[in-house]
Amino acid sequence: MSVAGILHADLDAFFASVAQRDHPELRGRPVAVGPGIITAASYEARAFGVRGAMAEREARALCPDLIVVPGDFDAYSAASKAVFAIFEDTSPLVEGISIDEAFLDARGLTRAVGSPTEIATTLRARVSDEVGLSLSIGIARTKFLAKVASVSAKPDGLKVVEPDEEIAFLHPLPVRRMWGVGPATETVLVGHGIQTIGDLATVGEGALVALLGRHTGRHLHALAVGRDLRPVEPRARRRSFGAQRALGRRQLTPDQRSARLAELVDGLARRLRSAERCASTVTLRLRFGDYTRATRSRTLRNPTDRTDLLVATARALLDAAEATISERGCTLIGAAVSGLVPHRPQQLLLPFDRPDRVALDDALDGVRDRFGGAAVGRAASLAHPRHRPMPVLPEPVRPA
DNA sequence: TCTGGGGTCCTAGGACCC
DNA sequence: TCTGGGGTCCTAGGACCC
Repeated sequence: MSVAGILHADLDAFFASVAQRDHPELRGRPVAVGPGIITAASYEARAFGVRGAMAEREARALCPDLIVVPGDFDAYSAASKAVFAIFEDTSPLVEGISIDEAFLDARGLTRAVGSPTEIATTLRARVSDEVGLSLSIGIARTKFLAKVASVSAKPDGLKVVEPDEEIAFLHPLPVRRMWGVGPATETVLVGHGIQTIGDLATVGEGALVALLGRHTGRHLHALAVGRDLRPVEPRARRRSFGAQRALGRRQLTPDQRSARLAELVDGLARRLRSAERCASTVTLRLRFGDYTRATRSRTLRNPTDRTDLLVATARALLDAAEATISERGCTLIGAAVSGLVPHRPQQLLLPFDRPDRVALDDALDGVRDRFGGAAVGRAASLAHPRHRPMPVLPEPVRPA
């Protein structure tokens, strides 16, 4: 049972590698994808200290010969699809994490296909031959250990952590290597003398819960002692769509902001329609001149994919925030739609015109099975005798 | 180092219902 | 009529990941 059979497969420097694959003159040279902010750096560029999320100017200061190329999302998307097709061809249990990484469960394939190490070796060769990209793989007993192992495997490598090596592998690592420990949590931990994953294990679950809250405390403690029961499973459907634009230094007028927001929300509405989903919640996202952030959200009575309703809701949220914006300035504007349900769930409510209690509960159970608990709340409120007809436009935003 | 864009998940308080 | 507990939803914010 407890064998090292979970693979974490991660393409190396994905965006930069695609650029080098498609443009041979870039091979062997320091390449970064930009412009403005570096989103990926080739290993040649990393040797100079160039990293993702770095300003291009800083990257050029570190590496004067750096070649900055624009992103090519069609190429990334095609490469990702080709690699995932190889993953799916290898194991029935594939869990995509992002465009360039996935977990695969290789347990139970030993007799038919080979050992996890053999499977990983074949996978790396196929991705190299068929897609022209280098893939690193970590293999371990759990997802977390496999993920940490793949970082050690990079670039273009394979790292197996056998069960009896786990503690020796894991405990010397700094807490920042934990999946789920970012800058804020690292500051808290290091401030209490907790430097390594081994320290996390020895300090105990109770102390971590007191420091970080119930969920995070328990989670990090379990991972630090090698306990991670999460299975490899295909991803659930996406839960939101979002879009945002940084505005830079220039200050827009309220009308310009409103127009910019409408463009963003229009794009989200199009994406909703092409995905055949409706959204019930609209969130306005703002960043102010002092880099503080705020969100404002509103939940509609009825999920929708209509541009006019979504835009009107977002605009109402923006209008209510104008006072704060005029005080502090606005450097980013964004919007997201969430509470996604399949296309036009309102049709489910047609039998509810005069619901008796039992029929209503049965119908709501059906809604719950198909769309989850959030949909039940909305269906119930719509089916309730006191439900008011859906307004043409959303209600005005309540004063803050 | 003056900070892009797309996501996920968790927490906590208040409202509301049973 | 008063009181309390439990559950769910909404909103806002925060942290994290790629």
